[in-house]
Amino acid sequence: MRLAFLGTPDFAVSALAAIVAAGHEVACVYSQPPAPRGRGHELKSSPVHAFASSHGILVRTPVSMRDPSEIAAFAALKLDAAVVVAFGQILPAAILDAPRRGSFNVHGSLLPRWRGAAPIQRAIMAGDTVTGVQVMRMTEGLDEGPVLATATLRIDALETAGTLHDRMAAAGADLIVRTLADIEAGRAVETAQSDDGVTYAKKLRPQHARLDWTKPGPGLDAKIRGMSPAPGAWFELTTDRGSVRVKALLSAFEDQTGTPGVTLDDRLLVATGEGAVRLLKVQREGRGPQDAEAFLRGTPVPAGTRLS
RNA sequence: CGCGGGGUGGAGCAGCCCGGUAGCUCGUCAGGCUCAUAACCUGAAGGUCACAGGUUCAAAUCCUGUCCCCGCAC
Repeated sequence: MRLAFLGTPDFAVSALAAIVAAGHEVACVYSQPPAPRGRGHELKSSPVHAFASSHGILVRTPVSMRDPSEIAAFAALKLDAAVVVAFGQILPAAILDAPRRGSFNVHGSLLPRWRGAAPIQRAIMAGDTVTGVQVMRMTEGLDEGPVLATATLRIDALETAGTLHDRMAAAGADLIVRTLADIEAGRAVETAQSDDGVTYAKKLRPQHARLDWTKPGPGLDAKIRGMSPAPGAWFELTTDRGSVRVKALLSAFEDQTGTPGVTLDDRLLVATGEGAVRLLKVQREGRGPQDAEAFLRGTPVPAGTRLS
């Protein structure tokens, strides 16, 4: 089919790559415009932009898809369908309905649970044990369209947003290719979303990433894993050499009690408001991520240390 | 030119301010001890201290430039 692909981050690259590999004609890729980002404020193209460029695909980066001239240009592409994966802009009906067969989205949850921006992280943070990736037809509402295909994924006890993201990107890429084939063959079935069980996955705010050890352990464990590797739930550790900010990247709940925020052994078992959390992977500011074992070798944290 | 931290044997760190002997916790190898152990003891190998210049009798340490990694902010 003749397609347009709209996407921005890493997550979307897998889907684009799979679509290209499946032999579809990608007439144009849309992505968020390069902006001064990150350290040093260097101008960086989005991952999707970079991938498309390196594969010789036309890339457009309009500031707004609502611009009448963009809508006209989009319509002029004479598309069979559009695929949207984590694009980062709300699309008007004039865009969604322009392709002959409509526009389709790859979403990282079992809808209608976790509609919105951060479904992968929110599912883990909420302690969900099952999630999935779905392809839906896009409508004007936020992730409200009928679902065409589903792949379910288990969330295990040591899952992080990072590992789930990767598994989901792979599953989503596979799913969109199969669904496009179904659409092309006219055998795709659309099922309306349920009105029950609607939740919204609000974007993560870095200012909420600090750990509060007085909260219950299971929730802290889920928060640590749901925010790993980014933005990274963190706490402060005071050592002989001063105070450092430390991100917790992987953890496990343990049924032990003590004063919240105080370590129960010398291997980063931290007491919480309810139970305890063992930190398994950690990242000190200025350094890379490391296993607790490696971290402790250079920065010993004896039992009884108070974390904040 | 947004702010800041870091690059030291295989891993993780200290030493740098106040130049002059390569340190610590592990790992590896060899040997010992033990019924036994992520136990303990002894010994060994392994380093152009990111790179390039400069200052100096002498630079991991001071000065200048370059590359790479990371935290914050965005």
